[in-house]
Amino acid sequence: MQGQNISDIIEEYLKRILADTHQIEIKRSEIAQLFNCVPSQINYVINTRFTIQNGYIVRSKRGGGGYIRIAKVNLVSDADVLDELIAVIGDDINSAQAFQIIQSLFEDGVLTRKEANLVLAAMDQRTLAFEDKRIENTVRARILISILNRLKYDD
Amino acid sequence: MQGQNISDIIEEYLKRILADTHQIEIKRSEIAQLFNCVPSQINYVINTRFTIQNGYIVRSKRGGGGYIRIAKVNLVSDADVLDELIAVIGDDINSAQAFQIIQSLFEDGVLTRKEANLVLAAMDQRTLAFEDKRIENTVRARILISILNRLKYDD
DNA sequence: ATAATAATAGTCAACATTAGTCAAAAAGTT
DNA sequence: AACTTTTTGACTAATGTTGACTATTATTAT
Repeated sequence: MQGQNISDIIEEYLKRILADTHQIEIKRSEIAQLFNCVPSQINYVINTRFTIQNGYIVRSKRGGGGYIRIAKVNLVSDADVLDELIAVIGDDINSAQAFQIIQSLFEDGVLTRKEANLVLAAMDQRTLAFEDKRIENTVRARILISILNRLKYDD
Repeated sequence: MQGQNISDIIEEYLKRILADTHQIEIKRSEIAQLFNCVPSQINYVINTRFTIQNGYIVRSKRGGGGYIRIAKVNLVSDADVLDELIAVIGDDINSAQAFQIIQSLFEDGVLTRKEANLVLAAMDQRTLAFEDKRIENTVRARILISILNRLKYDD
């Protein structure tokens, strides 16, 4: 019952395919035409919904026969991906990005739903609301990295 | 029977729908138009009448296709106990006290071992690492309260 | 080989479309 | 009168859409 905008619809379309195949290769202009939007909207969808935080790796090629390839990756089982993720987090991370990472961990089965919800509660915007936004994002990054480390070494 | 002000009427309208469906998704401007009030009045109604204390959680999205989603949640049986804990915590709590609370919740079976460890990782001294101890304890209190609030309902 | 041309995808900023915040004004209560 | 709650609207923030311009790669012509 959600998703009245084109971006959500394109996202859903791509993820439905990815549920089966783990990887897809598209032509930007074809997808744009299919959904009756400008080609750059495909970039917007990819940049907001198919990031490494979401558990996706995207590669593309321009020129004749160009393509955009989207692959679903498993976050914690793949050490390289995890390192990349930690690098992306760096010293600060906002609420939306943290949410995406936790959701990815849930989808990969690393966290149960309840575990994910508790972690999200700890990092929520309202929870960490500081005078200074930068401090909020810094603390969130520290919490998230602490959680990821905890998950690495397991109980 | 409530008073006749607009806020009460909007509240009643939304809660009547929620009695059937468990969750609704509205467009702020549409509801405002329906009741002939300014959009921000919808925020007022939500903030005063659809809080977690009342058993509701609210999520929203801005931009094209934006929405406000209100869900009725089932409060768990020990929700009032959690409320008491929240009252005791107040504005700040140190690391040791927080540990004791989490341990109690583990012993009572409210949290699994893994859940408890994740929560502790989020609130750990090294994780929060503030220069000012008072600020650290304030942040820890906010995190712990947020988690306790989350524990008041399932999924 | 090299240069020109065609065929792709990427970037960025302006504009559009929502919801959120905050504080003053108005209305209601005690 | 003093205090609380509700109403209002100007301003802010977040998200989505569009198109002109740029960058890269492949193909074709010289």
